[in-house]
Amino acid sequence: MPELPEVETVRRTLYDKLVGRTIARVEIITPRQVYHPDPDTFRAELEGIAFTDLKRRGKYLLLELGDRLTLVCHLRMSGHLFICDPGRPRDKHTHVIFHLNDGKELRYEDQRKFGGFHLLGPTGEGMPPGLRTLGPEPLSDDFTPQVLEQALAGRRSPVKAVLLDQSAVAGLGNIYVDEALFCARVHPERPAESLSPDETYRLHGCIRSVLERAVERRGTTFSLYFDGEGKSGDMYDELQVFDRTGAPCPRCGAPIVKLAVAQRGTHVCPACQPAPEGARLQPRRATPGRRGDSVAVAAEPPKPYKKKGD
DNA sequence: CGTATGCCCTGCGCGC
DNA sequence: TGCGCGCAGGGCATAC
Repeated sequence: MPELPEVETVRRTLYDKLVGRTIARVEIITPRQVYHPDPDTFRAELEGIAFTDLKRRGKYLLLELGDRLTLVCHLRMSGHLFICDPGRPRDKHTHVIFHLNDGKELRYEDQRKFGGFHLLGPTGEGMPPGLRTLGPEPLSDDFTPQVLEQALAGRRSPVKAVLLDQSAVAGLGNIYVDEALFCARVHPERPAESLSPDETYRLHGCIRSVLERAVERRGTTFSLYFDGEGKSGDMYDELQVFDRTGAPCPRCGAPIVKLAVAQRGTHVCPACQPAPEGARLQPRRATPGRRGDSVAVAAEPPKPYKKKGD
């Protein structure tokens, strides 16, 4: 599940391989992964245009072309955008192929077909609504403790739900929200507005440090993620709570517990992150089937599941 | 406006 | 061994 650090890693690994290259031909295998405009216009606009820059906002990858086009790509749960040779066998989930003038291909694969493309002109028409309402970049100078305080103010929802809201803060997903809240010693079910100034300050610093470290480690390969060169990220083995149900808390040794908060699997240290008054304290019913949810033996650290064959 | 719910889609672990 | 069920999740539309 690509969040900010993974999308940033994809951006960095694609940059040198894309900027300056021209799209010779666009092959749309699954039309529904092109959300805007219609496939024929999409192809016609892009063919013959060169990549000029690669940017990122939150979890959106912004591929700039010529001097007036922006190709917006969102990977959602299982999207992959990567460079490869034309000879590479096509995966059954290959949906769009951009044939480049240097002989390489930029491919979009997506098992769950949740992600895809929006092509924007100078007016920004067709922009995904979430990009329009996106909150501050957590790693930018604009993101101050005051900005976080404002985002949490007046919101009675669990703080985890607010942090997952991309209009509050851009780029956080399930993994790094759990990690940031653990780092700040704040329970995810705490009403967002109930955080003290000190807790808000801590949470702000933790959001930044967790994301910075994850970018340094080139993201987390938990299930399906790999970067623009097909490589896995290294952050998994530094995760403190996410996917560590039953394993000892790195800070106090208490077993990590899995709960459901805002309909999301949520990992907490019950000792380090005190539950709010009146919170449902019983652990989330262990859902069968999710890889990694099995209670880990303390002596044995969880093993990352890495996609094979890249 | 803030909050809650269901949908999209598919691979996978589990129960039988 | 094989089959079917139901869960997982980010963003968005829709409803309150």
